[in-house]
Amino acid sequence: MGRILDENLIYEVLSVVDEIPEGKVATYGQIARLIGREKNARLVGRVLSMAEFYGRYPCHRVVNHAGRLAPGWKEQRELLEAEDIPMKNTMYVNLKMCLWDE
DNA sequence: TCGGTGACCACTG
DNA sequence: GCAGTGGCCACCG
Repeated sequence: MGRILDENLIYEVLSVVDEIPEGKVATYGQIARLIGREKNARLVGRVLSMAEFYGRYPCHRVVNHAGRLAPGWKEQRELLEAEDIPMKNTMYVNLKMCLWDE
């Protein structure tokens, strides 16, 4: 069958993203670890890029390991600021202040 | 079948 | 902090 991505992977990633509390952010690697695919953070990003097709999830609360926002997604910064997430500048969040500890 | 690319990360120096 | 290297998986030409 025309498998675009592993359905199970999509489900696991999105259910973890759904657990990120408001005012916190998570990293791709962190999510990868939580679903048992520690070395596969890249696929997490891939899933999130298509997350809108699978429902409404707070994928704006996911940034890379340096705190940088997703390239080519303008909306993300405004969504984060709406939750009072501290920013270092327009492209980076302050991970020290708002990293989801789990 | 291969090489390049990508919302990435860990390790080493 | 930065640069280099290697690893992972899916997609495209």
